[in-house]
Amino acid sequence: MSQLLENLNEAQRAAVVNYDGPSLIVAGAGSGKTRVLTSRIAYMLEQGVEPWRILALTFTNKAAAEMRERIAAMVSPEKSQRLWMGTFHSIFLRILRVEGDKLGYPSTFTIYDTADSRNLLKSIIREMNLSDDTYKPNAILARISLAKNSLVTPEAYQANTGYVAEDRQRKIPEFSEIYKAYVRRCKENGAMDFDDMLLNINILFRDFPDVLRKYQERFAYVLVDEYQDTNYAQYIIIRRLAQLHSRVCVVGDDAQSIYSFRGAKIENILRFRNDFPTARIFKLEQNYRSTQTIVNAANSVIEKNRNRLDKVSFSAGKVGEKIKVIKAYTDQEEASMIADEIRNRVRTSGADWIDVALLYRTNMQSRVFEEAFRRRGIPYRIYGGTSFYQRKEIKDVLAYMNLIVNPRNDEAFRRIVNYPSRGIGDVTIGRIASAAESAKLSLWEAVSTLDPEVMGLKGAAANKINEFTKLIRSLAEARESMDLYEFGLEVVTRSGIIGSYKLEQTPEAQSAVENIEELLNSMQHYAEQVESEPLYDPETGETVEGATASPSLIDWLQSVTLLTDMDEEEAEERDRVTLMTVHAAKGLEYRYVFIVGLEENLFPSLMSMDGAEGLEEERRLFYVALTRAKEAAVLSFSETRFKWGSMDFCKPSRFLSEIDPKYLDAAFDLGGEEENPVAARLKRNYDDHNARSSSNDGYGGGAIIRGEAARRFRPAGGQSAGARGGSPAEREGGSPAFGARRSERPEVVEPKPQVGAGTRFRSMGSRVVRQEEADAVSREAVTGGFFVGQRVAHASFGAGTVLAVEQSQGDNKVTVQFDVVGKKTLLCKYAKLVSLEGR
DNA sequence: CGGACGAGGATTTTT
DNA sequence: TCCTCGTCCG
Repeated sequence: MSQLLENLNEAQRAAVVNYDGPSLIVAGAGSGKTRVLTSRIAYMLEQGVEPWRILALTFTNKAAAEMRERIAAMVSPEKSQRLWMGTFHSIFLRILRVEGDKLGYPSTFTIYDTADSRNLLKSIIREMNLSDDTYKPNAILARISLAKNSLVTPEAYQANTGYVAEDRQRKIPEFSEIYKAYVRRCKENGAMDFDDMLLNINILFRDFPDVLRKYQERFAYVLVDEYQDTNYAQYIIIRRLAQLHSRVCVVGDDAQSIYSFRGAKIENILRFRNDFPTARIFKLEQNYRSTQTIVNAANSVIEKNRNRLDKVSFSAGKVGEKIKVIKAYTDQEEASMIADEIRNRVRTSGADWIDVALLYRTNMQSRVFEEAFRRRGIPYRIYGGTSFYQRKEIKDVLAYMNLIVNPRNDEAFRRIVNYPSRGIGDVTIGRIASAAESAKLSLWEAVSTLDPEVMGLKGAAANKINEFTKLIRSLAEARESMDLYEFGLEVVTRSGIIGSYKLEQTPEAQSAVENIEELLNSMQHYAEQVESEPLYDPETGETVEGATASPSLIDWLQSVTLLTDMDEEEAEERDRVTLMTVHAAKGLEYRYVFIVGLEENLFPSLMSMDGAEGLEEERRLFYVALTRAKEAAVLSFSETRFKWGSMDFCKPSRFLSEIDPKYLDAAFDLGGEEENPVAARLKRNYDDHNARSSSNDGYGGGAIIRGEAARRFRPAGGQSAGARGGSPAEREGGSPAFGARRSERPEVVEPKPQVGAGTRFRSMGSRVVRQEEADAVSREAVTGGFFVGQRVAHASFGAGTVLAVEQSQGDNKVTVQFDVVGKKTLLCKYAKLVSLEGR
């Protein structure tokens, strides 16, 4: 027997060995999913399957990299290297780079991230003379995204009377026009957004059967990880690719489907059998991660969901301790109690900080915990916030490079033409834009080919534009003659970006410079990596003799846009408590898990509660949270909570009472069916008070927010885009294995964007500052806070010296003489001072 | 063009 | 509450 099979249990082994037909591997939490998937691929390789015939799709770069590494160790790095393994986006990007010209895209097309898309959308809305009050860019973007994910093109959208009627009813009748304009502009700019990569692959496969055939033949085996998170577009791609051989293997856990707000459809995994009636189903039901208590408790909750695959999850491990439930009266107190609990636990169990994770439903909740940890000197790290590649300084540098690679990229042009400031104002840009439009050129093409006078530019404006043009041209030349890193250096210096930050002399500017340096390092790193690898012919997987790929700017740029902060490598593995959202915790495990804020309307979230589906997803989210714990879990809730400046009274989450009480250690009533009498009375008083004051001031208290948040797009009808044939990508018949069968069922594929969904931007470099802060403050806690004469730094005031420290009930006041801005008195609580001592 | 100031918005977010 | 964005001045 192959060594690969030795350490697998019966079910796992069956899932590994039977690779020659359609398979559904239902992998419960902690059941060794990754192990099975990697073993299966390794086993296939061992059995003589050529690596380039295997397509393995994941959702994160991290997952792909991890699998590749494991397979390299199991079989050989060479074979592992030649697998087509990566995220949906990176794999299909690779294909689109080759085939994109058939759809009218340059091979150097740019990828727009969410921020780019939103900016473009904003300008479209403005140009159409629509108010961005009614046409909220984020909401529009989300709706476009869901339309694309459902393979509904603008034309299909407009042809669909249901959608159009819905938009009229929603008072956004121009939506389809915006959608149309957005798609057109992206194409003119030679750009694709994230969703386009999936949509365009579908269009490609639909309109070019020979191309589809080529990839169907190449990918004799298709594997998909986290199948429960696939959306409609991804589902159709998989179906198409697998049509020829039907050797498709999907792995996932319906109980962990938590991304429906991004278009993921749990139905894909629930009904896999409908698409592939001959599929074998392998259930991995033994949980190797958690104690029996945790697994059973999690089961007792998830059982309340109706939309599930039939599966039992069990642990053969220790029974373990009961799940402790902590009640607090305020969110502040919750944070203190949890922080104490964490400290005690680490102390008594001999665990490290890194063994502890704190999970919450919303990022907002992290703040109080940060403060509590800081006060106690508990080191922590926060996941989330602005990812590295979203930072302003990074996006600016990338925009220079993007413009050089793709001269049609107007968004990049607009971003950098006057950054750093070179005196090119709106008027000038407006003139260029109108000249460009009438000449049917992109902004850069206009500027670099048209006579300035033709564009109505003279004098200073013409000179400045000329300077800019020369700059970009010479940078483009630099790219030809230099290696990647040198070119990068050239860009950041000649553009003046580094110079302008160096002038600023603030901590943020310093951090920006460091981030840019980091970016250049990553270019260097990338180049070295590419040069060290042999060149493979993707068609045959053969090594091209004596050749290595040359690191290209476009490849680097594209790989960079597909990275997220989850992919960031930990700079130093340090011993810290991890704080993150439950979503971010998926796939991770910790000895001790603390799930906080278990209150109605927070977890489960108010926003997802307008239907049974929403509640079920929240429940799955809770399931994910609980099953992250290996040894013990602690849950907490508070009876009151500050939300946006005012206090809210909260009921304990229904999930608490849904856990079978025999697994709980709670010294009080969890609410359950009845109301907590004290909280109820308090709430009545509070509501009365609010009602009175709001009728006076005419603002209606929190109702404005509630009303807004509660408003949702409703589906146009019961039918899906695919089923109704609204999508041009879906007109074909399909094989007997899928096709008709699929469309029978009324799917829920409506475009359902969330109001206000979108990327949150935290302040620039926030994470960097925060980490330093955490360190600094741990030290302080030991020395007992700030002291006179201490050198400190403030995010906006810069460096200074502490003149006085004043203690008044929890709020430490510090007077600081700042080197640049003078004397200020600050509340420690808000000022986020960083100690500069002892560095 | 940059700073100041006020309004408005604030789930989750693999790419 | 706290952050970001847009606008309005100097």
